[in-house]
Amino acid sequence: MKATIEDVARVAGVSTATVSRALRGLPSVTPETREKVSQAAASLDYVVSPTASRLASGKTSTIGVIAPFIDRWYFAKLVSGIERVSRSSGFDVLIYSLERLDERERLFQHRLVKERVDALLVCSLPPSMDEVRSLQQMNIPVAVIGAEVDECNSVRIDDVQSAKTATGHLINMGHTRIGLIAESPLQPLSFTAPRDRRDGFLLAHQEAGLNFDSSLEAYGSFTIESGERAMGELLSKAQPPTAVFCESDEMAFGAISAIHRHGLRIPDDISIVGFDDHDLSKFANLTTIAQPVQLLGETAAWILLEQLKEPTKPRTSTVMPTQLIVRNSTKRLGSDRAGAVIGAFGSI
Amino acid sequence: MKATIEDVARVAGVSTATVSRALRGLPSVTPETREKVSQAAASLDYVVSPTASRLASGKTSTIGVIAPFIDRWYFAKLVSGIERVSRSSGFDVLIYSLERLDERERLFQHRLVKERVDALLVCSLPPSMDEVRSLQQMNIPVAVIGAEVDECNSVRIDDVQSAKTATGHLINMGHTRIGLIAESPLQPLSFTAPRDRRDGFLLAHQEAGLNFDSSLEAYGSFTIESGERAMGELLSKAQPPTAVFCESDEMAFGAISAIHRHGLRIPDDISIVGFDDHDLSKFANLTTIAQPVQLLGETAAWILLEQLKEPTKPRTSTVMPTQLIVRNSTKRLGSDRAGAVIGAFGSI
DNA sequence: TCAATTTAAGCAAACGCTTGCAAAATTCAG
DNA sequence: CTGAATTTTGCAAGCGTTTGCTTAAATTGA
Repeated sequence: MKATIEDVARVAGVSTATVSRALRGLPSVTPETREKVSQAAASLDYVVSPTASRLASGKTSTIGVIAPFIDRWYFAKLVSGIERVSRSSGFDVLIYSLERLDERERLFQHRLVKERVDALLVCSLPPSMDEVRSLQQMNIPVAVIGAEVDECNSVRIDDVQSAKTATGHLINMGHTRIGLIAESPLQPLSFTAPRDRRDGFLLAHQEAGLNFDSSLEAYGSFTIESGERAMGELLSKAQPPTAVFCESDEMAFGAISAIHRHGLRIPDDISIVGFDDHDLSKFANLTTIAQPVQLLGETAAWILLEQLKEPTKPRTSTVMPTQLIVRNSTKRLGSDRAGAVIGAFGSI
Repeated sequence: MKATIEDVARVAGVSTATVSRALRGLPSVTPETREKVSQAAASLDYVVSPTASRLASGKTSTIGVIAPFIDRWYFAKLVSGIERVSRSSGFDVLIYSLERLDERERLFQHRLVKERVDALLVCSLPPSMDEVRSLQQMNIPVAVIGAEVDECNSVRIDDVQSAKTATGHLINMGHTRIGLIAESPLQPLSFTAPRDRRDGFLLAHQEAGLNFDSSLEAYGSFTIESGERAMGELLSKAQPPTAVFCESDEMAFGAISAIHRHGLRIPDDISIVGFDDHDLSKFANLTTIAQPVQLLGETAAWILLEQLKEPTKPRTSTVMPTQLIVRNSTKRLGSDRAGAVIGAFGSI
């Protein structure tokens, strides 16, 4: 029923070795032979068995993606970018949505992974040094997205600088009591981006000679709900902030919701700046830091593919630019706002 | 360096056949032997090579997911559900994000797919009869999510009924000029859900003895932007609708934005109902139809896994329940609204 | 024209597992 | 106890490629 390489060889009148080489475009094949083989393959509707090919060659033509929450905006975008460039290079992409680190460790160490993928893309949660070593031993290239890791390729943004810019924007607008909605330090997963963003936030204060009142820090977990809760806490303070920097747009959405629930208005009573430039942020009129998420994924995949083609390629560390997008969720402290906001998402 | 089944066999003092059977928990192995083998395997840090196993057995332990836009909320949630249950059964999941149908057809027909996956999950875009046949011939089970397809498993919601309920809600509130933001009939991909939702919308009118003014229909493409554009058109009519049903929450978000941009208020001037119950809808205070997206994915994966275990299992067609969630984006026509809306997302 | 190179093609041994069938060991019935 | 039935194990033939090595053919240089 299904044609094998032997069938092709027979029809083309050559050996299977030649078929294999011809079909893969290897150099040592005459144009005529190659043509003959192609014809034979086409006539038999032949397609190589990736499985057999994998066993024989040890290459899987697959790249693995490890990401914590693939249903979240950020990770979904990332995966989408990765998938696009991988597939266009003929690579399959295998998704590992691992929330628990022990699962990941198991995956890495038992070289389970070596049998399945040629290269690995790790999103946001940087691998430990042990894990990196383990991967190196198996000789599988790794790229980390959203974090910098020794001896790994990395593709990321400058979270410190970006957060500093965002906070600076608030400071420039005259705000001095600025709240921070950050990732909870209690949560078990050790993302580095939130930490960096917090650092940037503090740095902006420092450089402006401002003192950060640490009671103005509240914690969330990068979800809308948690952002709402955190903002609730901030609003219940004796002296609430006049502006808030949220480490993600989704938390910002929650914060906005809480603010309205408290009968306050944005940006009249409180300014908000987020981080990510979520698809909805434009419509929510949220001032934010835009990061090219899909592009991060595409770039990381591309780097890995290059490295597979040419194993001697040196590791790279790419930092992509971000951009402060000023919309209508922030205003100069004390200034009157000129009329009603046009183009706002909300106010249902 | 890495242990093979032969190493285990040697250490355990049995044949490779026995190791294979023991490790896979097949019945014809004594408990003692099994134990011996397990010990040996553990001591060698052995793990089977999926590749070799695939070649020998013809099973890939992988399920493929074909989805058009994996970075969209709906599909990301779906994939997340699929991934969870697949992985917990030891199956890998391979993502095919195919926007173009010809790519998909190629994938199906050249039995490329047979070599890669044991079963296939097709999201939203129902396969053609040719494609189904092709898959059947290769003997690979298929489940379709979000559409009903002959001779395939399907997991979906009742789009007609749900849309009818949503529209009915508007009608019950006294609205008679109801707009529809539907998927453009021009776009090349033939989703069935939008069509069904439109049917439900019309049906509700019909059953209420209402006439639908077809000039109140505008088109989008399930994105926020397109929803905004569509709503813009509706608002520019001489006599705009007093309520609008959007075929997705994301288009509803766009519509909301457009309405505010026009200086109108929701629900005072216009009522909006969406479809999906997007993560943000609760915060946007959007009345909508909730569908259990992640559960759809989980169920579909589960069905497929069952069918792989027991190939004689009959095909199933599952319809999951949806629910109208009334929030603050709809109100009775002509009634005064009691005070300001609490908990709204927007009004930045 | 002929040896020396270079290039193209073929041989056959992996790759690491699964599985049908046969053999051995065990259990059972009488 | 013994032969039959049953259970457990082993043998070895695949599964469909790739690739190192060898051989044959073509090209080159003198």
